[in-house]
Amino acid sequence: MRLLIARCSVDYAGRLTSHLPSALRLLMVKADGSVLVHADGGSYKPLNWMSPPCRLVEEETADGMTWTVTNKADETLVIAMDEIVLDTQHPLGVDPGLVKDGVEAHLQALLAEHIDTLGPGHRLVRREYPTAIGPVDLLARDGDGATVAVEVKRRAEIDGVEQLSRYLELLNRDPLLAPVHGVLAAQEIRPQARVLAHDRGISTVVLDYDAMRGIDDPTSRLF
Amino acid sequence: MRLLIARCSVDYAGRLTSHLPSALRLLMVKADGSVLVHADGGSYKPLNWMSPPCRLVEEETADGMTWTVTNKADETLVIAMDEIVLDTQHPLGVDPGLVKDGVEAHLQALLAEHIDTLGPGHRLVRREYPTAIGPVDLLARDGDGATVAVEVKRRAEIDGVEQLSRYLELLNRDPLLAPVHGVLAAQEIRPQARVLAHDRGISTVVLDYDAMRGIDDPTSRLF
DNA sequence: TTATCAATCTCGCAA
DNA sequence: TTGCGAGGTTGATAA
Repeated sequence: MRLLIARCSVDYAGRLTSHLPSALRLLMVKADGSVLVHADGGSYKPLNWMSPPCRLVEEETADGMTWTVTNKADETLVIAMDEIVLDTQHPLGVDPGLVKDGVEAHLQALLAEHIDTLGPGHRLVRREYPTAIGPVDLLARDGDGATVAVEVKRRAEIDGVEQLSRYLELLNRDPLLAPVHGVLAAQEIRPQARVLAHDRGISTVVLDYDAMRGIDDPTSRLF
Repeated sequence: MRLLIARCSVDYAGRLTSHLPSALRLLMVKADGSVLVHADGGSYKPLNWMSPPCRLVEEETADGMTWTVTNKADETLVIAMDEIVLDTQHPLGVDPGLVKDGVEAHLQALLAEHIDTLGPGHRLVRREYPTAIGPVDLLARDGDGATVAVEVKRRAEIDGVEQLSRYLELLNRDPLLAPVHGVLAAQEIRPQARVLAHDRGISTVVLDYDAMRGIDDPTSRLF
C-alpha cells in the first residue's frame, strides 16, 4: 500500500464527471491498483476513487506528478499533484477478512419463535416456504385457520411490499392456501411502504428485536 | 489526518458485531475523529470504521496500543495494536469539495426545460408532482391536453417501470388528471425495462444529455 | 455470468 | 430533525 499526502486536483470522467479543486489530500494506492482520494473529514467514502481492476500511469511534470488511472470501461481518474508532502509504501499482505454476526436472519428466526406477535392463535406452518419465484419468509395460519404470508425485513421499504405482493398473487392461485393474507413485518417501516401495503390490503407489524429476544412486548401490535 | 500502519485486531459492536483477526492494516484517523481500517485490497469500503461524531480513547498496553472508539449510540470499535510500523500526522485543512455533473437531478432539470423532447406541443405542469406514495419526477400535458407522468432515470431498469406503474395507478384515480399516460425517460433503457414498460402501455424515451445541454447553450441559438 | 437483495450503507435535499 | 430516494452505490448470494 502506497500512501501520499499531496496537494492535488482530481478529475473523474465515467458514469458521471466530477472535479476537485487543488487541496491537500491523502492518496492511497492499494496492492490491486485501486486508488482512493480522501479528505480529512466526511465518512468512509473517498472524495474520488477508482475500483479494481484498473491501471495507473505515472507521469512527471514540471511542478509535480500526474496520475492517470483507467479501467476496462474507459473511465478515467486524473490526479494532478503540485506538492508532495509524504510518499511512503508498505506491503501489508492479504487480509484474513471480516467475521460478521448477522441481524436479519435472526429477526426471521425470532418471529418464527414468537409467531403470536402477529396475533393470538397464530401457528407457524414453516419458514422459507418455497414458491416458483422464491421462498416466502414465513407461512402461518391465523386463529381462524386462514393462511398468512409474512415478509420479514429489518427496514421495510416499497420494494418489500412489491416482493410480498408477488408472493401473494402466486400463493392465492393455490386453492389449498387461498385466501392468503399478507403481513409485512419489520423493525422499521417507511411511511410510503406502509401506505402502499395498506392500499393493497397488506398488514404491517413493527418488530421489537429486544422484546422478542426477551419477553413478549404488548406494544408490538398488528394493524 | 493521522496515518498508522500497524498489526492489529479489530472488534466492532453496534448494529452488528464483527471481528478482524490480527494483521497488518492501515489505520486512518480523520480530523473529525472518525476512524477507518483499510486492508491492501478490496474497494473503497474499509474493513471496519467509525463514523463521526465519535470519541477515540488511546491506551498504552504492554505490547502496543489500544484504541476504543465510541459514538453517541454506544457503538464501539476496539483496535488492539501489537506492532506499529508507521505513525504520522498531517493537517490537511478543509476540503473545497466535489463538483458533480451528469446525475439524475440534471437530467430531470434538462428534460423539464426541453419538455418537447417528449413530442411537439408538450407543456410542463410541474417537477416533483406530489402523490401519497412520493413525488412524480415530471407531470406534463401533451399537445391534446392529456396528462403525462414522466419518470426520469439515468439508467432505466425494471424497478423504474414498477415505480412509474404505481404512480400511474394512483394518478388515474384522480378524475381531474385521468387518463394519465406514462413515459419512462432515461439515458439508457435496459431491454427488460423496455419490454415491461411497453407491455404496460408506458412509452420509453432515450435522453441525449449532451444534445439537451447543447440546445440550452445560448451560443447555439439563432436569436 | 447474471440477477436479486441487503447494507454498521453514505449522501443530499426538502418538508 | 427526519424522511425519502439516488448512488460512479458496494457487496454477497443464488440461479
